[in-house]
Amino acid sequence: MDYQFKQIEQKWQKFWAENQTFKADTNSTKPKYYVLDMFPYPSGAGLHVGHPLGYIASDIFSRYKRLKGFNVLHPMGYDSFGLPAEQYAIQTGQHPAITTEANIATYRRQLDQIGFSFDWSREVRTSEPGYYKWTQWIFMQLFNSWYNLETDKAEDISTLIEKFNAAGSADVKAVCDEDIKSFMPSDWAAFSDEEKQAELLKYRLTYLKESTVNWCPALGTVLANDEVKDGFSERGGHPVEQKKMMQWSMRISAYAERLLQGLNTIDWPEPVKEMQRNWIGKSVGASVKFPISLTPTLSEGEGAGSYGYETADPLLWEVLKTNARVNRSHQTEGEDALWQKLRNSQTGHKIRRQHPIGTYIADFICLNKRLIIEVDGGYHLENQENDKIRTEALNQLGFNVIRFSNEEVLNNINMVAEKITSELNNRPDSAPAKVGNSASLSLGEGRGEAYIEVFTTRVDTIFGVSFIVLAPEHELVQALTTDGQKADIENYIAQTKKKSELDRMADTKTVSGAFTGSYVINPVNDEFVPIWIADYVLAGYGTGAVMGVPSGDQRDWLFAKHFDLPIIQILDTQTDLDVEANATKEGKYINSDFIDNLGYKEATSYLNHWLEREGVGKAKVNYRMRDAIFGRQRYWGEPIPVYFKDGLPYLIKEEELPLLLPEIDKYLPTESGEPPLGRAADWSYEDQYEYELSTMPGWAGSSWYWYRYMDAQNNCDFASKEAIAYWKDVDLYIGGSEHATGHLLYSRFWNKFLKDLGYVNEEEPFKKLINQGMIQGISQKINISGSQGSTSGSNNYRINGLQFSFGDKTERLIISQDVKVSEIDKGSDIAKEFFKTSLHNVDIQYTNELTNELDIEKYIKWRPDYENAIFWCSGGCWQGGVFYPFENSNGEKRFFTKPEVEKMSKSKFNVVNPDVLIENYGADTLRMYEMFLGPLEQSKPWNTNGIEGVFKFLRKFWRLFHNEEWIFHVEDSIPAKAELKALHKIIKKVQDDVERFSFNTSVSSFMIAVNELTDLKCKNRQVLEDLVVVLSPYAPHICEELWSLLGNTNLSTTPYPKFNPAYLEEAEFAYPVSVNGKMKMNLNLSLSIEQDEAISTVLANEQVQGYLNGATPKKIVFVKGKIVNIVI
RNA sequence: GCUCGGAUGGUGGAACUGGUAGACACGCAGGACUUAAAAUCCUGUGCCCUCAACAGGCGUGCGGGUUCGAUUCCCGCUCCGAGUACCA
Repeated sequence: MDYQFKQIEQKWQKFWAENQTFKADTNSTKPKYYVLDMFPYPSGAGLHVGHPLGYIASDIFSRYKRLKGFNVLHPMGYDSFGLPAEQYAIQTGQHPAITTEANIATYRRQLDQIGFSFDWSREVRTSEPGYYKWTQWIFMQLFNSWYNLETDKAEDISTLIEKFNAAGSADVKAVCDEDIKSFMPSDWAAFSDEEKQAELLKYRLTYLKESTVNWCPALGTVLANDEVKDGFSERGGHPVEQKKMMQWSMRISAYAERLLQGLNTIDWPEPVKEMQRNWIGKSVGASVKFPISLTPTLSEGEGAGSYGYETADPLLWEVLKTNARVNRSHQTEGEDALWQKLRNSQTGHKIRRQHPIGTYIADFICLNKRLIIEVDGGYHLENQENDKIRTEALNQLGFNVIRFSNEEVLNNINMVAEKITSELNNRPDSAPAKVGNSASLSLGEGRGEAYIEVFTTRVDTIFGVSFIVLAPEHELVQALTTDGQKADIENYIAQTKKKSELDRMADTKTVSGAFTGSYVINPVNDEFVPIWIADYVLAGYGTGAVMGVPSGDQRDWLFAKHFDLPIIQILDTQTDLDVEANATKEGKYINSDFIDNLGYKEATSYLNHWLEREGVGKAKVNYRMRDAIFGRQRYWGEPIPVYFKDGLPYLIKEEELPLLLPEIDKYLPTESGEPPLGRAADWSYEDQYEYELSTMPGWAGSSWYWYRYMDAQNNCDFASKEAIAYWKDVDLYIGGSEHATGHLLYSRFWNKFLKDLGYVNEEEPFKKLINQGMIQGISQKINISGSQGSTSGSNNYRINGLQFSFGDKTERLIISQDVKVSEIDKGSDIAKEFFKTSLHNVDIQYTNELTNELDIEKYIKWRPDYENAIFWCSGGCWQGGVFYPFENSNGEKRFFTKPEVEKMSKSKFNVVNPDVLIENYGADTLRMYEMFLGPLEQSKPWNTNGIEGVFKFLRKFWRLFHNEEWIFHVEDSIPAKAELKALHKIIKKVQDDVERFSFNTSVSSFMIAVNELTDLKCKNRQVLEDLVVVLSPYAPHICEELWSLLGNTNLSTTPYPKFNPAYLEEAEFAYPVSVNGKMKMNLNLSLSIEQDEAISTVLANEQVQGYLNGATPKKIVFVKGKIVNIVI
């Protein structure tokens, strides 16, 4: 019989199902191997040819491993909670469970007909109560845990309570909220239960927090960062806005470092690891506190005539600052000498030098004591007069002035210092409490001063700071804004808000910002630094404030240039600072006071210590990764097992799990805007407490599912201890790279957490990961523009002399690719509008794959709303069945689309369904063809060009076992040497290829082997039997059939044939002989001969002599078994 | 901008640690079988020169380098794809 794939495939699929051939042993002495596919979301569209690519690869690998003697776990299931089913429910009223069930049936049918060796007894569905019971259970464990930084792992909340009981909050080192309370054990004991719960919530690994979220009004839900693309929802493309909401969050940030370090221990594709590293975003630097130096909110009255705390006149700031800088670098000898006595609080008081006060610059000042110390040159009478005026002015500002002459200082420095010290000691503290409305400012510990904390990775550049920038949303902005700057700031904030609403992608090059009117003091040199706001600083990262160092950072440089702020060179290697910033770490520091002449490393470490000693900063590691929001205002997800009592969340009891998803009448938010669960009737805990109304996000169920497969039917645990101990982790995980920062990161997080609590044993869940490439589709595109009814009145315009008139009836215009703007009458606004539009896809079923011609009549039948539309393509326009060719076209009256390769997706109307191919060629052909397309990891557009070749190969293979009349026929002869050689070549090739996941190359090799054996007219049973085993992972159905025709059983666990290198050994080798590296000829030589003999044989050869043409070779290279190269 | 991939015939791709570039397949051309077509089989097929053969020249995105020898290693660029985006 000819190769009857349909019968064969049905027969064996039925056999496998009935015999549970691929059920993994729970009790096995064999080594385990766990092969996992990323389980699919069962969408209504069913599988397309892209989906099975990874499944086929993993199936080949699983079948291969079984032949190699492993106990293989290869399961499949469904990530069956999700948005599409819910959207469908909203539209049709059909319960998502019903839709999901139907979709799963389709998936199962499609998966079955490809012949996968899944152990279906372990199937999981995340939307089944038996499964999500355990998702909820894990949530409860997270709620009941906190992250102890001392042990560097998650612990039960009870250990935290013990610490509170024993020593209060003092020696707790935890990952927690920022607003935790400081308390003594006695305080803790005195707390009410509510207070305790409220405090504990700040430590729990899953917690409630008011956070700014990506709110999508159209979907009525919150989206994770990775679900938002360019301000629109990834699914559906609806606008997304920022909104503050009370949300459940997961403290994944506690695991940032472990998630980062773990990447070094796993065999994953570098790009995925890199993406996770970027996502975690570790930066090592320092946090620095810049004390705030102004009382901006001081009212007229309070501040009249004096600067309540300390400041320069803002208007004169720039002048003063420049002067101060100049003065400092041109200090008189006396000033310099005195500074050496006063600096670093040697007097017991903090003294600043060259400090702007009002409209003056004081030589030295102690702000606390309101004392100014001046050193006079004293040689001119005019100067003395000026000094007098100056003193009076400073007195008016509330400062006292003592003066010393240059001589006094130089001749008797100690006496001067003593005088100053005693003067300071005798003066009362002028309390910094005068910091006006400082209630809204957060107060620095112990110093009584407000400060702005910044994070920097270049603390070494701190002497180059010439401004501080806050995010416009920074909590201190209001308080810091002076009356004079209020309009500017408010204006700017309004502008920023508008900008984020519009297009955040927009220009990153335009410099913008506004000055608050306030200053901070740079702690390393006591200089005044103006505080600005700008939207390039993000509220969510670090402290929402940065120090601007224009000489070292291009963004800061642009900002400084734009607003005319100083650019201070800080390294001697920095050049061209008037052209651009120079971020070098080379060279020695200059203009940097106590780190002058140091190099980068020493300076950084010195500064870190200095800052810490001074109490104004310290070395710090910062992570970009934020805690993950864990809640959706949606119906079709896991209910969160929490109820509220007096506004505080409490877990339901463990034995009450699962908390079932209640029935509701409509899948929409309630009238009052609450999530759909708010509609559920009588849904409350113990009939009195409100349940949490949001459900878990899509990634909840997929963050631990690989453990459920280990023991899918277990009712007492998410998986038994024994199963977890045996299967440990996933040895091979195959899936798309689109999950790099979502699923793969969250899964690692939950895995580490479960390990901390002792439920699982491995630190990392997926040892080896492979990303299959995307199979792309070929879309057919046209341009669509003008929305329904958007054109009004009568418009006339021409296209290459063709006159068109559109009245009110014109609803839509469709323009194909390739029409140039110049071909349209430019006067028309409509024309301009058309070309603004984006490409739209037409369903590929209406186009001809080869010619790209669109069957426009059929297309319009499918989209009747386009009935009155005008279609344009490169050759002309089409409307109402008439084609108007352009004047300069070749007059061909056909409508062409523009083909484009992109992601295969239902929304792009370019999907190719595998069912058709299986119908025509069978599953074995599909399996082999998908592998034959190219390397697994590579993305490639789908085409069926080569599928015939693969099908022909299988027929040829089938034929090896049959005679001319298609009757099964093999011979029990002794295999010929050539036959064994062909066989062992493929035995080796396939095991090498499979181990390195190079499936495409082994398909080619199978073809070569079958071609060789066909040429040899091989009918040998022994050879063909082995060949069947080797091919069976790739084409299991045909192999099972032949295996049984050969009289055998249990193909799937037959040992893989043993490779014998002896069969490949050759006595001779046709050495390629090249002259100067260019291959000229082949020469047969025995493989046993060595260099000398080989060279003389080669030189004796007539043909070689011909190439030499009488010349004497300079050198002859001989590599045994490889090559002969003659150098002339 | 940054990070990571990639670029080989008409097409998909092969060449694993530097050693015969283009395996295998598609497509195309010619032939056999057939009344004809499909299917099947055979032959050829990187480009250039040549009627053809022999022989030769050029060839792995571009320009250099290392080497007896480079698709492979190094330096510098171009283009394409993916991810990320003011991350301090």
